Amino acid sequence: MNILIENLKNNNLKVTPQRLTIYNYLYHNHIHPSAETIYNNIKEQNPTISLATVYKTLKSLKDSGLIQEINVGEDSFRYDVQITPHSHIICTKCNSIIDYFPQKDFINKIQDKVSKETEFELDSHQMYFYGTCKHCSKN
Amino acid sequence: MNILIENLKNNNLKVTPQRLTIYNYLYHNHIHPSAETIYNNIKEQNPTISLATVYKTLKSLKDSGLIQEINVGEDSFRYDVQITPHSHIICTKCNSIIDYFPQKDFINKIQDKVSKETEFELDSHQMYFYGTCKHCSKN
DNA sequence: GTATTATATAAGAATAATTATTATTTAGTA
DNA sequence: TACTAAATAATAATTATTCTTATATAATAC
Repeated sequence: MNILIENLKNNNLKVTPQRLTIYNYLYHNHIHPSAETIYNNIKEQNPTISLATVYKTLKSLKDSGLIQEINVGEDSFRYDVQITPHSHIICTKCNSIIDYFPQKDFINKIQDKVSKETEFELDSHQMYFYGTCKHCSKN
Repeated sequence: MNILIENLKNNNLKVTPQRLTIYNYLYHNHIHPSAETIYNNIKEQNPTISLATVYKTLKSLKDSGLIQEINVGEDSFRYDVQITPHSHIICTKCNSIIDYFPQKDFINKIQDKVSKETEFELDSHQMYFYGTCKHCSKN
């Protein structure tokens, strides 16, 4: 069975065309789109969809842990189908966002250290790096 | 001279009562408040101030580098008078945010590594850790 | 100390992102 | 195939933030 359908079912989410379209879009476009961007890109193939449905669907997917919401400092959220722990590198020129997967033990070491020093029970983190991507550096 | 006034003057910001009130509030309350929180806490001593002025003042202070805007994943920004590079630890129970200052060479090492592997010219980063604070763990 | 000028403020309107409401439709199950 | 709970569409409402404009004020020159 399609992995997307399987994931939805495993999380007790009904498999609707809208949901599948949005999830599928995220699955194949790792550009960390905003709700607006997703809406603009899927409405051609799904002309009756509303932006509210996009938001609602993203919330469902997020609550089930199938996607994550990230917040790089813009005025809107971005969405990422990638849910294994990783960092985001943001180009402040073209606003593109790429994934970066640090070594696991590297992250654990940091988290343990912070946890010990702050007496927090830590369970997740977000790491954002800001700069200029290779392409923008050239121009 | 008062360090706050000095800082404003050094950045060509006129020293107005409203500005001083907001900057002073941040200077003495390291709770990483939102614009709304700041507004609510200063309007007693400054009853004619408007929320728009708070936003505008925060923008001026931020643009001058006197404060930083942080983004922990909520729907609004938080503000921090602390401008030396540091991380934020967020309690997901009580939403409190504390500062954490990692060792400088530690951060540099990460940033260099990421920069090399992603071919980005990096110039800043934000690191957020999420978990439960000591106080909330007890309850 | 006072006038000048550029900048800041106050008030409220405007905008943009997101959420809520409600009637209708539909997916999953019996 | 019918039933039921959940999802969708349309739109209204809400919230965070920015814009507009008239007025007020801080910094500077006189």
